[in-house]
Amino acid sequence: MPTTMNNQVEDHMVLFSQLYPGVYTQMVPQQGEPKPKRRRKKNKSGSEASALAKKRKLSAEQVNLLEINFGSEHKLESERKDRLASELGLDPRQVAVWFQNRRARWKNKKLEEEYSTLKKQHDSVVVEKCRLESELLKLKEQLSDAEKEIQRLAERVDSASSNSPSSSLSMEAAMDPPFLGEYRVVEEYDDVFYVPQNNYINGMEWMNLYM
Amino acid sequence: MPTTMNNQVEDHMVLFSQLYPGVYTQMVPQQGEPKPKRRRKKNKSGSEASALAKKRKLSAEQVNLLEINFGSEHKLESERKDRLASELGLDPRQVAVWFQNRRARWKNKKLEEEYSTLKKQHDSVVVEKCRLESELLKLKEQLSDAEKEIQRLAERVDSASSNSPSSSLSMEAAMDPPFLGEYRVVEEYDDVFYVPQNNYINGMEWMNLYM
DNA sequence: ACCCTATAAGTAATAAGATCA
DNA sequence: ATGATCTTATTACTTATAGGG
Repeated sequence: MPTTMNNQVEDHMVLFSQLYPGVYTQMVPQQGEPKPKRRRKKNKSGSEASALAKKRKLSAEQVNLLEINFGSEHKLESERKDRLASELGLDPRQVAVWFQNRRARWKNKKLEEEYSTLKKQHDSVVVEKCRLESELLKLKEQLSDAEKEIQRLAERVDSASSNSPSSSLSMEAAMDPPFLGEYRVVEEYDDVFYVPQNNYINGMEWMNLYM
Repeated sequence: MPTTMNNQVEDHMVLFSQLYPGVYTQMVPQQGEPKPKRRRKKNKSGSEASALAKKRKLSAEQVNLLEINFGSEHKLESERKDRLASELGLDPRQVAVWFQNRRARWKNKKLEEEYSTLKKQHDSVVVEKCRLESELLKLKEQLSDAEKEIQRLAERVDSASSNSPSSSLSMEAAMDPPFLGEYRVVEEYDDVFYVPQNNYINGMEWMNLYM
């Protein structure tokens, strides 16, 4: 037993533990990629790369078909799984794994979309809030003016006919402070830049992958 | 002292399993969860256990040390990497990969936190907006009352002092706020306030959008 | 050499249904 | 039937590889 064996060596063995007979999806032949500039790719792992197929990386066509199927239905009954597997030349297990991972990815993406949706809503609500705040300021000013006017008219009425205690109805409104010191309501929170265009992908983005 | 525990034996075993993962990848001892439940049906389709193997699954100790190191610094200089690797009996490459994956996970988690932070903020802003809306409504009512009052007083003044347009002057003052166009309170009445929350979604309805 | 993203695949825990004692 | 156990599939998390910068 090579008990002192260096870990470097163990690095890759085979990994073809999968017992799949005719599975070879390995080495995706990238179309139009004649530049193997990875020559510095040490032998450590490269040694076996030639020896046995590392599989990994489904071909573009395989992925396309899988995506289409995923698009029509995220779940995968074993019948469909087997059909797909034979169509693609993959092990049913691989198809199942692909779907699992795809679902996980989809979920993540959905979460991201929800985040950005929430963010947009948040921003728009913030804008709305600012608008309301300034509206409020405006109204307070108008109210203040109106109160002044009422005072003035009341004085006139009083001076004209010495008794008329009629107008004291909206007095409570006038006692609001004259809102002078505080403008900051409007000034900050203006960093919400309005980017109305949605730049993120929505839902069907996978379609573009094979279109 | 957390480090006084003797794990020599375990480490040894782990190392061994790294090289010969004979299935003994040491399941993490879940604290207080002794559920035997021998649901282990590995061998069935996984004849992989037969010949060669697949290491996988770091031991709890290894993960602990890695976590501690990650906690103090997310980046990994090669010196530290090598030290860690030999301490853990792992390949330096594995340590690097572990950090890589850990960073990715951390990033995801951070994003989630940001989401929930944003959500809280959003909710509070929504509440604030509602508050502003009702305040606005109140003010408009007051303003409307004030306006009526002005009308009433104006009539009084007019009737008291016959034809003299004395109060029209004061009207001018009220109608001419510095930066507001009009004094028309009553018109804006319905397009400004009271848009009950139907243009944004509050709560978590979007949760069940489901594609 | 290192980082990052995307992806493949292994592992564990769990849930729902089928089946057996 | 009832409950234990097997079956199968799904989710969540983990380890690892490929490839771009």
